[in-house]
Amino acid sequence: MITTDTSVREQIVSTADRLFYKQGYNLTGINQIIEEAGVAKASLYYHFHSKEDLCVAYLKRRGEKWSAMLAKYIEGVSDPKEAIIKCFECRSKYLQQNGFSGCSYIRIIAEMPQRSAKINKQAVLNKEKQREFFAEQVSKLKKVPGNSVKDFANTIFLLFDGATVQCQVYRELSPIENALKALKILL
Amino acid sequence: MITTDTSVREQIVSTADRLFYKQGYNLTGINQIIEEAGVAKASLYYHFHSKEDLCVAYLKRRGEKWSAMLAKYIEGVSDPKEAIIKCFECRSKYLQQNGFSGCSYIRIIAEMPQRSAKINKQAVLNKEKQREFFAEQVSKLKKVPGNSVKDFANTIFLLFDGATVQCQVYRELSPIENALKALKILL
DNA sequence: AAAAGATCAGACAAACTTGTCTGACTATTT
DNA sequence: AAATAGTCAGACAAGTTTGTCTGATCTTTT
Repeated sequence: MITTDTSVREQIVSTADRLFYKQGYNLTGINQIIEEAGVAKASLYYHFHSKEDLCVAYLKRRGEKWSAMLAKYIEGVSDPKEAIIKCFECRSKYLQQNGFSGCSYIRIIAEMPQRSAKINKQAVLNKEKQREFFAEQVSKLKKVPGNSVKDFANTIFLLFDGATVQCQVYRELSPIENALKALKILL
Repeated sequence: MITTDTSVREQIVSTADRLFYKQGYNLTGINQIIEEAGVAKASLYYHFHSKEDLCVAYLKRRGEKWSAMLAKYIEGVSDPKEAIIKCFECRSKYLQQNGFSGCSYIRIIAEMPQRSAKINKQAVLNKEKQREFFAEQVSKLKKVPGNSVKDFANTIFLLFDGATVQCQVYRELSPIENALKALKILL
């Protein structure tokens, strides 16, 4: 049995997630969220103290969505080289499915230069998780190009973010293809 | 003799440039711009039909600023390898001087998912100019790593954008350092 | 049955948004 | 001297924003 709490809260977060990501944080009003979520304004402010808090929940949700998608995509893959490539391919699918809206953490920071501590923390946390994924895979490689594991993981991370934002700007997947080409030469 | 036209218009654009880049486009109101520029509202709308048009002028201005800074930075450098590295070093300086506000073109696109044609055009134009810079330098290299000139220029471009957005997110210059490390291995 | 928790619709406040318009004034050009 | 172009301060319109509050209603727990 689903308690009403979870259902209403969930409805709010999933609607905010969709709208913030599609329209941007600043261009999405509370009123639109409650309308499309089909909940009362008082309910939203019962669950979230402010729009800012809802934003943190949104970022968390985005991180979980991406992690789940990636985990499923590399399920059973033991070769680190393949896992890294698959991660980029997964990103390609993700961007395509989400209308080339880029990285939600980067975007929220681009939208709010006067970053609130809460939002900044969540965004950086999510980004670090991705860096750690690459570091873990690179540490499993037999031969690491260049100097160190850390450096090579950072290089991949740069290609990953570069490709993500360029896909957003150009609204096409070619930057991911470019990153894959670079990766295949490096690996 | 400076005509009043240039002076007022210039005052508007330079103030908009400063505020849009620092605070973000959506969080900067017309009223703040005219107040800080010291001009009347009617003057702003005399020179620019809308905030959107002012935004295009802002992007143009940003592009010119960056180009001028880069040109000065690589003045007299004939070695393409050195020019590429210097471009990244210049970016480091640029970000430091501008409070780690990232790339204005990427940011404006992050802020306005419903991209107006005018703004999108200017942003992509500016981005393409940067890609061409790398392509030109790479074409001058004696030995190009990987397959083609175009591919290698794109790889550098990915590292460049990746480093720029990561510097913005983390508010530090280490991503540029990481990109330089990667470059020195690749070149 | 009573208390506590969750939800509803919507009014309201106070502030802000872009853009228009008025009417006067100054500077430049013809 | 007359016409044109540029600038001024500020009121105004019509709409938006986040967040609060009211008061009723429903659900769950004690």
